[in-house]
Amino acid sequence: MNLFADIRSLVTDQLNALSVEGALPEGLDLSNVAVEPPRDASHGDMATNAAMVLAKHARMKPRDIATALAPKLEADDRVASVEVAGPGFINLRLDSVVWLGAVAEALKEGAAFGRSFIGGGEKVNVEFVSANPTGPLHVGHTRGAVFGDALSNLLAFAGYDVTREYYINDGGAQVDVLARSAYLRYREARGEVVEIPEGLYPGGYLKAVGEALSEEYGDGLMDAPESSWLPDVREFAIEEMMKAIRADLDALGIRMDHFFSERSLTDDGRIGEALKSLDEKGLIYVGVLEPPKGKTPEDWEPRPQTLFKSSEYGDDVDRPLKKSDNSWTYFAADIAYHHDKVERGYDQLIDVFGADHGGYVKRMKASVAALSNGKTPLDIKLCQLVKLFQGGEPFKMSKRAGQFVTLRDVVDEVGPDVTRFVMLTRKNDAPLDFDFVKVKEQSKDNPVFYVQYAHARVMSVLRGAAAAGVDAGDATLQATDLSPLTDPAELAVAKKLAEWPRAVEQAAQAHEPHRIAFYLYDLAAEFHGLWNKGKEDPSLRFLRDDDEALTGARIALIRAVSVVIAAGLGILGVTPVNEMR
RNA sequence: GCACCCAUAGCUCAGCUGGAUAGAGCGCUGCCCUCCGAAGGCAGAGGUCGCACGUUCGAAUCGUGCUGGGUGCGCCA
Repeated sequence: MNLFADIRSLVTDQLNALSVEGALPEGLDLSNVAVEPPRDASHGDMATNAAMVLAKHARMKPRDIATALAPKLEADDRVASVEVAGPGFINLRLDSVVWLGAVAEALKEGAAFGRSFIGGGEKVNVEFVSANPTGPLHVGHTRGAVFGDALSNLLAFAGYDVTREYYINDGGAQVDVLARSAYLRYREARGEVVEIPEGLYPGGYLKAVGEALSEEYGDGLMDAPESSWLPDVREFAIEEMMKAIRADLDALGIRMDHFFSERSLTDDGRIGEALKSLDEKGLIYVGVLEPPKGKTPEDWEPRPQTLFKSSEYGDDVDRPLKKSDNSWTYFAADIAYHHDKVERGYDQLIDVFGADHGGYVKRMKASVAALSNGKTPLDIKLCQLVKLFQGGEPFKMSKRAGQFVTLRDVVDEVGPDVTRFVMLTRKNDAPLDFDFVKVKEQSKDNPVFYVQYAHARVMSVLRGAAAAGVDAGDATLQATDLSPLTDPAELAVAKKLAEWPRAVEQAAQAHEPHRIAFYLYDLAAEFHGLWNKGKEDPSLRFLRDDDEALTGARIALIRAVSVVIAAGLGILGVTPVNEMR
């Protein structure tokens, strides 16, 4: 249960009661009424803006509304005190029993604490990674992969029915290039000395494909003309690449629910189907596009093309669906793909793109709006670049030589947990610096370490309790009387724990998993603060041989901290550690 | 030329969809600790939220126009 939502219900109920009594007009719009933790803790535990939001429509002064509402809120058991402040804020202080209730709930529900039903079982499709099957995943893909997976976890935790999907770009010229490159490696594997010409993929990862082809076909392809081997080699190479990509994702703990093949669209004529539905809406025509201003391609010539009227749905210009050779553009296939997603009955679509696809957002949204008659919302999350550093120095890589830092390089170097956490410590639309040295540092300025350390410390205390003969089993902790927890630092931790369900809901609604990482950092900070107090003042230590009741309550509190950290890390896809090494 | 993203402390970044005196870490200054409850603690200084108008009870947050940086701009995917 989200405590903030509960108190908001209290506020809106009492506002309605005031309407019934005639103290407020009827039919007020309460949708903007918010209950939030105030920025300044001296303003209390929660604050509501109700009086100010309603003042205009009610034709009353904010402070008058606030003064009328305050006593009604104060009458509630959960509310310890109420004050009207500033322009009309109502500041609430809650009884500590309420906060300790959150601790008890966390202990009782364990990993399920904070689970929400705001998703209402809505079907959401999250498409991410979708890298071309022409090579292994590199760093750039890693961020999108981690982001998409964490977002999926988050939405699932918030009550959505999530499908993780990967769109395989196995159509178009690039996969022919892949096939030719693999074929050369095949010849190499048969003993020929080959040189990879310009325009083909030079990457050494194709050697394994060449060898596999050699094993599969023997000499069988050596004298065959390209037209006869190309389809088979293409198929073979794509399959090998996808195996490698799946393994890369697996190294990060990512499992897709569905891989969707672009080629399945062309093969089944489904592009035509999708475009037909747009044509029926009068959104397809043949026309001539203006050349792009400023940077006109040298070989530009005006040409009539089949176009989609994306400008009717907010795009800047209409977009071509067919190339000059009359084959479909990538965009046409992408329309068909999104048509398919809409037809599959999702309530909501999310695409995770790299920043270099920013120019694609408007036309994609336009096409989904047109295909679904505006019924299926599409959110596109752009992940900005990852800049690599090594101890503060930019990490250079040579693209010409076909060498780039792969996802696997990163995971092998720092491990999947660190990779995932660090990638999520920045919001998706901000660039991210990733320093191979700093992310492994065991110090306070490394958030990965800081959060993990909090979890490990709790576990260490639990081990210490067990060694001292104190029963710290979950069943015991659930039954523990928490009322001995009275120190402000302890209550601060309890309040932070009570914010968890709200943090989940807000992060889910905003599609921003990084908020979970920042929440965990804050929670860890509260916990470390409490720990440090025990260092200076031994009476605040968790384990007290002179006070069994207090010890039990404190163990319960910090156990709840570890429960929430583990749950939060679970959303981020990071394994909580029990001890630091 | 146009579109999208970004701009917050010296540095790296949060800022909860419009709330109160804008926060954290690093760095800096000053104390304390160096006891494995180790991989530090407490306090302090530090801000024209890029600039200018506008919207309203109220703007870092919304709108418009600039400035500066990134990305992209038919027949690549």
